[in-house]
Amino acid sequence: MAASYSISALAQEFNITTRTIRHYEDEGLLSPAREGTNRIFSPRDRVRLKLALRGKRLGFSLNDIRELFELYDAKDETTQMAEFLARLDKRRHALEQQREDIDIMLSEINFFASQCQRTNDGKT
Amino acid sequence: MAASYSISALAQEFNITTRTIRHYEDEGLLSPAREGTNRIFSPRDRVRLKLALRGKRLGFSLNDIRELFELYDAKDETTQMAEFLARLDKRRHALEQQREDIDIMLSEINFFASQCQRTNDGKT
DNA sequence: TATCGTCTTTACGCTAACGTAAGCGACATA
DNA sequence: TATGTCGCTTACGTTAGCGTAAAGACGATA
Repeated sequence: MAASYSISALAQEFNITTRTIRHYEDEGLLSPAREGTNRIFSPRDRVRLKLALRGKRLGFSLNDIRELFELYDAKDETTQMAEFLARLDKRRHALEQQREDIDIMLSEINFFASQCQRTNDGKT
Repeated sequence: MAASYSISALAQEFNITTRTIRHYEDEGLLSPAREGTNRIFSPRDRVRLKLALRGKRLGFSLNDIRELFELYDAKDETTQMAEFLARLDKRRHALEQQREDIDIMLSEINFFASQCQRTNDGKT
């Protein structure tokens, strides 16, 4: 049978609080099964959480993330698919812009760092 | 003589509101000159704004950005320099993590997109 | 039986990053 | 002189993303 996870197990694994996980459920990002009142997370829930956290690191709002999940779930219905693809394309553009930003910042950082090192060497 | 910019000129150029620019001044990211009560922005201010917006796109807080500006301004004082370099290194790590996230998401997007295209082709 | 430890819900609190009036000054144009 | 455009300040409002009690249920252990 498939693995399952408690709320605290996931919290620990991803280094977040249980509050965060419950909040994500409230926002419709997760919908764990229940055993009585207790939440039981499936591997699928785990993947969703992972994706959500990745999205968050990239600056997406919980709303954005939820919408993408919903579209992905409904992507079989042809009507939705066009929109899904359009959204993906928007995301792609945003991500590529972000890559550019990162590359610029990284090269600036490297430039500053080497500049500082030199100054430092001069003084030692 | 060097160029100067009005608040609305910068707002228009970067597609933000004047409110945002004033807010950034309140937060210590910008310190434009004044002509009477009116703000006069120098090329240096413009660069700072650009950097700030880039930082924001990457998910840095205005506070983070201000601190980096301050450290950079004071980077000659040797004491500060070590800290500046340490911060740069932190940023670098964060940015590299972000790059990884982006690459993963981009490849996932590409996978989904091609998958959808195929399904779509099948139906047409 | 008392006390942990882990889970639950409800609900108010808080910060960041602006939005959005409200009310006023300065200047140009009709 | 009125109307419009651009700028200013002060200040309350708003949203997102949780933090943080508070109070209780349940199983395990001493």
